[in-house]
Amino acid sequence: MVSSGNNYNIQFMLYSKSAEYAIQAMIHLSEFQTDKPTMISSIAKSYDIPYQFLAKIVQTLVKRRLIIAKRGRNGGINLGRDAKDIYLHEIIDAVDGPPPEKDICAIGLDYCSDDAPCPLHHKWKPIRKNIREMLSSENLEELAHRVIEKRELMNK
Amino acid sequence: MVSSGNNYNIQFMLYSKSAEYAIQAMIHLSEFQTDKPTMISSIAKSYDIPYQFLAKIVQTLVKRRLIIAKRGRNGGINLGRDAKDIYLHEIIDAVDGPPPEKDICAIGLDYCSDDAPCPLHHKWKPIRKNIREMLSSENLEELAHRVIEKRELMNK
DNA sequence: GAATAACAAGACCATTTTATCTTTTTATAA
DNA sequence: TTATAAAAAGATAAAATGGTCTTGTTATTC
Ligand code: FES
Ligand code: FES
Repeated sequence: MVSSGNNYNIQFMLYSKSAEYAIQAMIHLSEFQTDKPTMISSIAKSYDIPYQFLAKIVQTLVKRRLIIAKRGRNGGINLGRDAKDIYLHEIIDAVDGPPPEKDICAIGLDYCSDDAPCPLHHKWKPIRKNIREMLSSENLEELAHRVIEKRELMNK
Repeated sequence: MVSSGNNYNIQFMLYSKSAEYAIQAMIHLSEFQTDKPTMISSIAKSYDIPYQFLAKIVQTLVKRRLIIAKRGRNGGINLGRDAKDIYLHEIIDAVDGPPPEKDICAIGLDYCSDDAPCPLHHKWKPIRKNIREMLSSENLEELAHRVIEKRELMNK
Protein backbone atom coordinates (compact mmCIF):
# COMPACT_ATOMS: atom_id res chain seq x y z
CA MET A 1 0.00 0.00 0.00
CA VAL A 2 2.55 2.51 -1.08
CA SER A 3 1.15 4.91 -3.60
CA SER A 4 -2.40 5.40 -2.43
CA GLY A 5 -1.54 4.77 1.21
CA ASN A 6 -4.81 3.83 2.79
CA ASN A 7 -4.49 0.83 4.97
CA TYR A 8 -6.73 1.17 8.00
CA ASN A 9 -6.20 -2.17 9.60
CA ILE A 10 -2.52 -2.82 9.68
CA GLN A 11 -1.60 -0.57 12.55
CA PHE A 12 -1.03 -2.45 15.78
CA MET A 13 -2.16 -5.76 14.41
CA LEU A 14 -1.81 -8.50 16.98
CA TYR A 15 -2.82 -11.38 14.74
CA SER A 16 -4.23 -12.25 11.35
CA LYS A 17 -7.87 -12.03 10.37
CA SER A 18 -7.99 -15.82 10.51
CA ALA A 19 -6.84 -15.80 14.12
CA GLU A 20 -9.37 -13.11 14.95
CA TYR A 21 -12.15 -15.27 13.56
CA ALA A 22 -10.80 -18.24 15.49
CA ILE A 23 -10.90 -16.30 18.74
CA GLN A 24 -14.44 -15.13 18.11
CA ALA A 25 -15.58 -18.66 17.39
CA MET A 26 -13.89 -20.07 20.46
CA ILE A 27 -15.39 -17.40 22.67
CA HIS A 28 -18.77 -18.19 21.21
CA LEU A 29 -18.35 -21.87 21.98
CA SER A 30 -17.35 -21.05 25.50
CA GLU A 31 -20.23 -18.66 25.91
CA PHE A 32 -22.94 -21.06 24.81
CA GLN A 33 -21.34 -24.26 25.95
CA THR A 34 -23.74 -27.19 26.18
CA ASP A 35 -23.55 -30.91 25.63
CA LYS A 36 -24.94 -30.44 22.12
CA PRO A 37 -22.40 -29.31 19.55
CA THR A 38 -22.77 -25.95 17.85
CA MET A 39 -22.93 -25.64 14.08
CA ILE A 40 -20.11 -23.75 12.39
CA SER A 41 -22.67 -22.04 10.19
CA SER A 42 -24.47 -20.55 13.17
CA ILE A 43 -21.26 -19.16 14.60
CA ALA A 44 -20.35 -17.74 11.21
CA LYS A 45 -23.69 -16.02 11.07
CA SER A 46 -23.41 -14.52 14.55
CA TYR A 47 -20.07 -12.92 13.86
CA ASP A 48 -20.43 -12.21 10.15
CA ILE A 49 -17.64 -14.54 9.24
CA PRO A 50 -17.68 -16.15 5.78
CA TYR A 51 -18.89 -19.66 6.52
CA GLN A 52 -16.49 -21.60 4.33
CA PHE A 53 -13.58 -19.61 5.56
CA LEU A 54 -14.44 -20.24 9.17
CA ALA A 55 -14.88 -23.92 8.38
CA LYS A 56 -11.28 -24.01 7.16
CA ILE A 57 -10.03 -22.29 10.27
CA VAL A 58 -11.99 -24.69 12.44
CA GLN A 59 -10.29 -27.59 10.69
CA THR A 60 -6.91 -26.44 11.92
CA LEU A 61 -8.27 -25.89 15.42
CA VAL A 62 -9.57 -29.44 15.33
CA LYS A 63 -6.15 -30.73 14.35
CA ARG A 64 -4.68 -28.83 17.28
CA ARG A 65 -7.32 -30.39 19.57
CA LEU A 66 -8.65 -27.00 20.56
CA ILE A 67 -11.95 -28.01 19.05
CA ILE A 68 -13.72 -31.34 18.80
CA ALA A 69 -15.92 -31.77 15.76
CA LYS A 70 -18.82 -34.11 15.33
CA ARG A 71 -19.87 -34.92 11.79
CA GLY A 72 -23.21 -35.79 10.36
CA ARG A 73 -26.73 -34.72 11.15
CA ASN A 74 -26.92 -32.94 14.50
CA GLY A 75 -23.18 -32.54 14.30
CA GLY A 76 -21.21 -29.44 15.09
CA ILE A 77 -18.26 -28.38 17.17
CA ASN A 78 -17.35 -28.09 20.82
CA LEU A 79 -14.36 -26.94 22.78
CA GLY A 80 -11.55 -29.48 22.93
CA ARG A 81 -11.15 -28.99 26.65
CA ASP A 82 -12.46 -27.00 29.53
CA ALA A 83 -12.79 -23.32 28.67
CA LYS A 84 -10.76 -22.27 31.67
CA ASP A 85 -7.80 -24.25 30.39
CA ILE A 86 -7.64 -22.57 26.99
CA TYR A 87 -5.61 -19.41 26.63
CA LEU A 88 -5.73 -16.87 23.86
CA HIS A 89 -2.18 -17.35 22.72
CA GLU A 90 -2.84 -21.01 22.02
CA ILE A 91 -5.52 -20.10 19.54
CA ILE A 92 -3.33 -17.51 17.88
CA ASP A 93 -0.35 -19.82 17.65
CA ALA A 94 -2.51 -22.57 16.21
CA VAL A 95 -3.75 -20.37 13.40
CA ASP A 96 -0.90 -17.96 12.70
CA GLY A 97 1.87 -20.36 13.49
CA PRO A 98 4.17 -20.30 16.49
CA PRO A 99 5.95 -17.10 17.46
CA PRO A 100 9.46 -16.64 16.09
CA GLU A 101 12.24 -18.12 18.20
CA LYS A 102 14.19 -14.91 18.23
CA ASP A 103 12.29 -11.74 18.94
CA ILE A 104 11.80 -9.50 15.96
CA CYS A 105 13.12 -5.97 16.12
CA ALA A 106 10.43 -3.32 15.96
CA ILE A 107 12.18 -1.47 13.18
CA GLY A 108 13.59 -4.51 11.46
CA LEU A 109 17.26 -4.08 12.29
CA ASP A 110 18.43 -7.66 12.48
CA TYR A 111 17.06 -9.42 15.49
CA CYS A 112 15.99 -7.83 18.70
CA SER A 113 18.55 -8.04 21.47
CA ASP A 114 19.48 -6.23 24.64
CA ASP A 115 23.12 -6.19 23.60
CA ALA A 116 22.57 -4.27 20.40
CA PRO A 117 19.29 -2.48 21.00
CA CYS A 118 17.70 -0.46 18.26
CA PRO A 119 16.37 2.99 19.11
CA LEU A 120 12.92 1.67 19.92
CA HIS A 121 14.10 -1.33 21.89
CA HIS A 122 13.85 0.04 25.40
CA LYS A 123 10.33 1.25 24.86
CA TRP A 124 9.12 -1.59 22.70
CA LYS A 125 10.40 -4.49 24.77
CA PRO A 126 8.18 -3.89 27.82
CA ILE A 127 5.19 -3.22 25.60
CA ARG A 128 5.74 -6.48 23.79
CA LYS A 129 5.95 -8.18 27.17
CA ASN A 130 2.63 -6.66 28.17
CA ILE A 131 1.00 -7.91 25.01
CA ARG A 132 2.33 -11.40 25.58
CA GLU A 133 1.09 -11.35 29.14
CA MET A 134 -2.30 -10.19 28.01
CA LEU A 135 -2.56 -13.03 25.54
CA SER A 136 -1.24 -15.61 27.98
CA SER A 137 -3.20 -14.64 31.04
CA GLU A 138 -6.75 -14.71 29.79
CA ASN A 139 -8.58 -17.98 29.58
CA LEU A 140 -11.63 -18.50 27.46
CA GLU A 141 -13.99 -18.88 30.39
CA GLU A 142 -13.24 -15.41 31.74
CA LEU A 143 -13.39 -13.92 28.28
CA ALA A 144 -16.79 -15.45 27.66
CA HIS A 145 -18.14 -14.19 30.97
CA ARG A 146 -17.13 -10.69 30.07
CA VAL A 147 -18.68 -10.94 26.66
CA ILE A 148 -21.92 -11.94 28.33
CA GLU A 149 -21.66 -8.97 30.65
CA LYS A 150 -21.12 -6.73 27.65
CA ARG A 151 -24.23 -8.09 25.98
CA GLU A 152 -26.32 -7.56 29.08
CA LEU A 153 -24.98 -4.04 29.35
CA MET A 154 -26.04 -3.29 25.82
CA ASN A 155 -29.52 -4.79 26.07
CA LYS A 156 -30.85 -3.18 29.21
CA MET B 1 -2.37 -18.78 6.33
CA VAL B 2 -4.83 -21.23 7.71
CA SER B 3 -3.94 -24.75 6.85
CA SER B 4 -0.16 -24.77 7.17
CA GLY B 5 -0.13 -22.03 9.79
CA ASN B 6 3.36 -20.64 9.62
CA ASN B 7 3.37 -16.91 9.62
CA TYR B 8 6.33 -15.61 11.56
CA ASN B 9 5.89 -11.92 11.01
CA ILE B 10 2.34 -11.10 11.69
CA GLN B 11 2.39 -11.20 15.45
CA PHE B 12 2.49 -7.77 17.02
CA MET B 13 2.93 -5.96 13.76
CA LEU B 14 3.04 -2.23 14.27
CA TYR B 15 3.19 -1.29 10.61
CA SER B 16 3.63 -2.68 7.13
CA LYS B 17 6.90 -3.73 5.56
CA SER B 18 6.73 -0.60 3.44
CA ALA B 19 6.55 1.58 6.52
CA GLU B 20 9.43 -0.31 8.09
CA TYR B 21 11.56 0.38 5.03
CA ALA B 22 10.52 4.01 5.14
CA ILE B 23 11.61 4.32 8.75
CA GLN B 24 14.94 2.71 8.05
CA ALA B 25 15.58 5.03 5.14
CA MET B 26 14.63 8.10 7.12
CA ILE B 27 16.86 7.09 10.00
CA HIS B 28 19.67 6.60 7.54
CA LEU B 29 19.17 10.05 6.09
CA SER B 30 19.19 11.52 9.55
CA GLU B 31 22.25 9.57 10.53
CA PHE B 32 24.40 10.63 7.59
CA GLN B 33 22.88 14.02 6.99
CA THR B 34 25.01 16.29 4.83
CA ASP B 35 24.38 18.98 2.29
CA LYS B 36 24.82 16.45 -0.51
CA PRO B 37 21.81 14.28 -1.18
CA THR B 38 22.01 10.53 -0.63
CA MET B 39 21.19 8.09 -3.40
CA ILE B 40 18.22 5.81 -2.86
CA SER B 41 20.24 2.92 -4.21
CA SER B 42 22.88 3.31 -1.53
CA ILE B 43 20.28 3.30 1.23
CA ALA B 44 18.63 0.27 -0.32
CA LYS B 45 21.96 -1.53 -0.28
CA SER B 46 22.72 -0.67 3.36
CA TYR B 47 19.46 -2.06 4.61
CA ASP B 48 18.89 -4.83 2.08
CA ILE B 49 15.77 -3.21 0.73
CA PRO B 50 14.80 -3.92 -2.89
CA TYR B 51 15.91 -0.76 -4.66
CA GLN B 52 12.87 -0.22 -6.87
CA PHE B 53 10.54 -0.89 -4.02
CA LEU B 54 12.25 1.63 -1.81
CA ALA B 55 12.16 4.11 -4.69
CA LYS B 56 8.38 3.78 -4.77
CA ILE B 57 8.09 4.31 -1.05
CA VAL B 58 10.34 7.33 -1.27
CA GLN B 59 8.02 8.81 -3.86
CA THR B 60 5.19 8.90 -1.39
CA LEU B 61 7.45 10.37 1.27
CA VAL B 62 8.39 13.07 -1.21
CA LYS B 63 4.73 13.83 -1.83
CA ARG B 64 4.22 14.14 1.91
CA ARG B 65 7.22 16.48 2.09
CA LEU B 66 9.03 14.22 4.49
CA ILE B 67 11.76 13.85 1.89
CA ILE B 68 13.11 16.25 -0.70
CA ALA B 69 14.40 14.63 -3.87
CA LYS B 70 16.87 15.99 -6.33
CA ARG B 71 16.91 14.46 -9.76
CA GLY B 72 19.69 14.00 -12.24
CA ARG B 73 23.37 13.29 -11.90
CA ASN B 74 24.54 13.81 -8.32
CA GLY B 75 20.92 13.74 -7.32
CA GLY B 76 19.49 11.89 -4.37
CA ILE B 77 17.29 12.50 -1.40
CA ASN B 78 17.39 14.47 1.81
CA LEU B 79 15.11 14.95 4.77
CA GLY B 80 12.25 17.32 4.12
CA ARG B 81 12.86 19.14 7.37
CA ASP B 82 15.01 19.08 10.42
CA ALA B 83 15.41 15.58 11.84
CA LYS B 84 14.32 16.66 15.29
CA ASP B 85 10.97 17.79 13.88
CA ILE B 86 10.08 14.47 12.30
CA TYR B 87 8.29 11.87 14.38
CA LEU B 88 7.91 8.19 13.70
CA HIS B 89 4.15 8.24 13.44
CA GLU B 90 4.31 10.73 10.59
CA ILE B 91 6.34 8.32 8.52
CA ILE B 92 4.01 5.45 9.33
CA ASP B 93 0.89 7.45 8.55
CA ALA B 94 2.37 8.64 5.27
CA VAL B 95 3.04 5.12 4.07
CA ASP B 96 0.31 3.02 5.69
CA GLY B 97 -2.37 5.66 5.58
CA PRO B 98 -3.80 7.56 8.53
CA PRO B 99 -5.03 5.67 11.59
CA PRO B 100 -8.72 4.80 11.71
CA GLU B 101 -10.98 7.43 13.19
CA LYS B 102 -12.57 5.02 15.58
CA ASP B 103 -10.32 2.69 17.48
CA ILE B 104 -10.43 -0.89 16.36
CA CYS B 105 -11.36 -3.56 18.88
CA ALA B 106 -8.58 -6.02 19.58
CA ILE B 107 -10.80 -8.99 18.96
CA GLY B 108 -12.87 -7.40 16.22
CA LEU B 109 -16.16 -6.98 18.07
CA ASP B 110 -17.52 -3.88 16.43
CA TYR B 111 -15.61 -0.79 17.39
CA CYS B 112 -13.62 -0.32 20.52
CA SER B 113 -15.37 1.66 23.20
CA ASP B 114 -15.32 2.11 26.94
CA ASP B 115 -19.09 1.77 27.08
CA ALA B 116 -19.21 -1.68 25.57
CA PRO B 117 -15.76 -3.06 26.24
CA CYS B 118 -14.74 -6.41 24.87
CA PRO B 119 -12.95 -8.82 27.20
CA LEU B 120 -9.53 -7.57 26.18
CA HIS B 121 -10.42 -3.91 26.27
CA HIS B 122 -9.15 -3.01 29.71
CA LYS B 123 -5.79 -4.56 29.10
CA TRP B 124 -5.42 -3.60 25.47
CA LYS B 125 -6.39 0.04 25.73
CA PRO B 126 -3.41 1.13 27.86
CA ILE B 127 -1.04 -0.93 25.76
CA ARG B 128 -2.30 0.72 22.62
CA LYS B 129 -1.79 4.06 24.30
CA ASN B 130 1.80 3.14 25.11
CA ILE B 131 2.46 2.19 21.52
CA ARG B 132 1.03 5.47 20.28
CA GLU B 133 3.13 7.38 22.75
CA MET B 134 6.21 5.50 21.68
CA LEU B 135 5.60 6.33 18.04
CA SER B 136 4.74 9.95 18.76
CA SER B 137 7.50 10.79 21.20
CA GLU B 138 10.56 9.80 19.26
CA ASN B 139 12.02 12.16 16.73
CA LEU B 140 14.38 11.08 14.01
CA GLU B 141 17.39 12.88 15.44
CA GLU B 142 17.29 10.94 18.68
CA LEU B 143 16.64 7.70 16.85
CA ALA B 144 19.64 8.28 14.61
CA HIS B 145 21.90 9.06 17.55
CA ARG B 146 20.97 5.81 19.15
CA VAL B 147 21.56 3.88 15.97
CA ILE B 148 25.03 5.38 15.86
CA GLU B 149 25.61 4.36 19.46
CA LYS B 150 24.52 0.87 18.59
CA ARG B 151 26.96 0.71 15.71
CA GLU B 152 29.81 1.90 17.89
CA LEU B 153 28.90 -0.67 20.49
CA MET B 154 29.06 -3.43 17.93
CA ASN B 155 32.35 -2.35 16.35
CA LYS B 156 34.53 -1.92 19.38
C1' DG C 1 -31.06 -48.41 3.81
C1' DA C 2 -32.09 -44.07 1.77
C1' DA C 3 -32.39 -39.27 2.51
C1' DT C 4 -30.47 -35.77 4.96
C1' DA C 5 -27.40 -32.78 7.50
C1' DA C 6 -23.32 -31.81 9.23
C1' DC C 7 -17.92 -31.40 8.92
C1' DA C 8 -13.50 -32.45 5.73
C1' DA C 9 -10.81 -31.54 2.00
C1' DG C 10 -8.97 -29.95 -2.18
C1' DA C 11 -9.10 -26.89 -5.98
C1' DC C 12 -9.92 -22.63 -7.18
C1' DC C 13 -10.54 -17.43 -7.10
C1' DA C 14 -9.89 -12.41 -5.31
C1' DT C 15 -7.55 -8.93 -2.99
C1' DT C 16 -3.74 -6.88 -0.89
C1' DT C 17 1.00 -6.45 -0.24
C1' DT C 18 5.52 -6.82 -1.85
C1' DA C 19 8.66 -6.66 -5.59
C1' DT C 20 10.39 -6.00 -10.47
C1' DC C 21 10.80 -4.26 -15.18
C1' DT C 22 10.74 -0.69 -18.42
C1' DT C 23 10.41 3.85 -19.93
C1' DT C 24 10.40 8.78 -19.04
C1' DT C 25 11.93 13.02 -17.04
C1' DT C 26 15.42 15.95 -15.11
C1' DA C 27 19.83 17.65 -13.95
C1' DT C 28 24.84 17.38 -14.18
C1' DA C 29 29.35 16.78 -16.23
C1' DA C 30 32.35 16.45 -19.78
C1' DT D 1 25.29 19.39 -26.67
C1' DT D 2 25.82 14.87 -25.80
C1' DA D 3 26.47 11.22 -22.59
C1' DT D 4 25.43 10.03 -18.15
C1' DA D 5 23.29 9.51 -13.72
C1' DA D 6 19.81 10.17 -10.87
C1' DA D 7 14.59 10.12 -9.44
C1' DA D 8 9.56 9.57 -11.39
C1' DA D 9 6.20 6.85 -13.16
C1' DG D 10 3.51 3.20 -14.99
C1' DA D 11 2.87 -1.61 -16.08
C1' DT D 12 3.52 -6.02 -14.64
C1' DA D 13 4.56 -9.98 -11.72
C1' DA D 14 4.98 -12.72 -7.43
C1' DA D 15 3.66 -13.87 -2.88
C1' DA D 16 0.70 -13.73 0.99
C1' DT D 17 -3.73 -13.43 2.76
C1' DG D 18 -8.55 -13.81 2.58
C1' DG D 19 -12.50 -16.04 0.55
C1' DT D 20 -15.49 -19.43 -2.50
C1' DC D 21 -16.97 -23.69 -4.84
C1' DT D 22 -17.46 -28.43 -5.37
C1' DT D 23 -17.17 -32.92 -3.90
C1' DG D 24 -16.27 -36.33 -0.35
C1' DT D 25 -17.10 -38.43 4.15
C1' DT D 26 -19.66 -39.48 8.29
C1' DA D 27 -23.41 -39.78 11.31
C1' DT D 28 -28.38 -39.34 12.20
C1' DT D 29 -33.20 -39.86 11.36
C1' DC D 30 -36.91 -41.78 9.17
S1 FES E 1 16.45 -4.32 18.92
FE1 FES E 1 14.82 -3.31 17.90
S2 FES E 1 13.19 -3.82 19.23
FE2 FES E 1 14.80 -4.81 20.25
S1 FES F 1 -13.70 -3.03 22.83
FE1 FES F 1 -12.32 -4.56 22.20
S2 FES F 1 -10.43 -3.52 22.52
FE2 FES F 1 -11.82 -1.97 23.14
